[in-house]
Amino acid sequence: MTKSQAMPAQKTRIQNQNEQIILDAALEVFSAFGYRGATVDQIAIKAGFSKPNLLYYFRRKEEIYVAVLENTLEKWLAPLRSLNPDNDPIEELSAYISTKLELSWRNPAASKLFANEILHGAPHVGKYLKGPLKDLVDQKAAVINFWVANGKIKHIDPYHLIFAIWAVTQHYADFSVQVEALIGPKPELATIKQAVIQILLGSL
Amino acid sequence: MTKSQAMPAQKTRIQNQNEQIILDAALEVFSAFGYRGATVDQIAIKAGFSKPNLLYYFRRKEEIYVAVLENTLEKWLAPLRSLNPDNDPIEELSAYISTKLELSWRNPAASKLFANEILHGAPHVGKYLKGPLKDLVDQKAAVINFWVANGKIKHIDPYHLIFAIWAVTQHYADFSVQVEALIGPKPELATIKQAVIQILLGSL
DNA sequence: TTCATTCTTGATCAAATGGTCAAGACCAGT
DNA sequence: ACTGGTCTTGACCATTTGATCAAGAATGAA
Repeated sequence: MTKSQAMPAQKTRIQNQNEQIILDAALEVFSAFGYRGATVDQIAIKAGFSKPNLLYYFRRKEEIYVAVLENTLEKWLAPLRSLNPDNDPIEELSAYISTKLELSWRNPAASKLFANEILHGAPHVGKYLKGPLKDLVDQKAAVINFWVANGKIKHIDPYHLIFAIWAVTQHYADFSVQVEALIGPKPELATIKQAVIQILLGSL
Repeated sequence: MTKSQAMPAQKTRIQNQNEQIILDAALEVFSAFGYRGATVDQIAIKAGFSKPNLLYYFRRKEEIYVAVLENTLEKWLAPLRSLNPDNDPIEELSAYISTKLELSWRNPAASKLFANEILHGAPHVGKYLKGPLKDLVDQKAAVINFWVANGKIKHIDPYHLIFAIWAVTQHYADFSVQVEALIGPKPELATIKQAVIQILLGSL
């Protein structure tokens, strides 16, 4: 009896190593061209594999894509998770914005990949949005409402505040081409942080 | 001597009519699937034409795409153009946000098409960003700086304020799937307007 | 009606692309 | 060195898809 069909439960050293190389390459390619626009050949070349070899590790193009996406999601959500109701609201929200901005700034490919996925109707992560993401956001919205109820910040709709933070922070990664066309290349992250925090939290 | 090769300068009634039908269909398809993801067949079917007939009006897929994009750009920019330095800053900016939000809200396909184009490096409108768009934005940034200099609003970086307005307003169209997953379907536009204006302009 | 022009389409093509397969190379435990 | 499993690849296949073309149908000005 052979176990060849489904990949073995135990992963080889080479497997772990090569899968990571492939995922890194795939992130770049999917992010730059979208799911349909990316080709298995492109990913294979960027990763330094032959196409059949790449398809030995991931049997279908979609499997690579989903793996890359899942690989990104948790990292993407972590900052929101750390919003702490016991600290000063402005401090906490500023730190959140700052962290999120840096995350997008340093992982523009991941940001663009996610944006592209949502933009096209979230065909692969729809369940995730309505499940874990919604749970987390509901929880953190409650934290913001708690701050409002205790008079620590002015009244605000927590969901729209979170949306605004997401929108603005990701804008600098997703629309970097436009940003750079308008204010020149390589703007300072510190400058952006300051302006964004002022705009988004100035009303609190 | 025949003029068949390049399309005649004078457009037929049928040509104008059919080109518009095609552009409408193409907007939907390109917006939903991206440039590569969209197929000429899909556009043809949605427009009610045979594929060769569609390619009679637009010789290449890319030609359709560029036409759709150009068709959208001017409409997209108009609201910013009407920012008037002589009126009350908060009034003007509120009106701008409101108009932009409604525009995105009512033309989600156009918003997504544009987002997708920028996301992938603006291969077809790069020139436009650095040219006409930059000129307009520079001009309007000067207006905001004028308001600041006259003490009408608190000090703010005009470019980042404009980016924030764009990011947030388009977020509700581009990321509608995520928004609806988190706060339920069909949120009220009026509610969104109020929250967004408070968040973005509260610091001024 | 006439007829040149415009419009429409079935058939077809070439290239791109996701995916398969058999055969061989490599690796690790014995 | 032997051997079973893992890893790698050249060759190949089926489908999709952008694009062409010749031939026929509709249109409109005279």
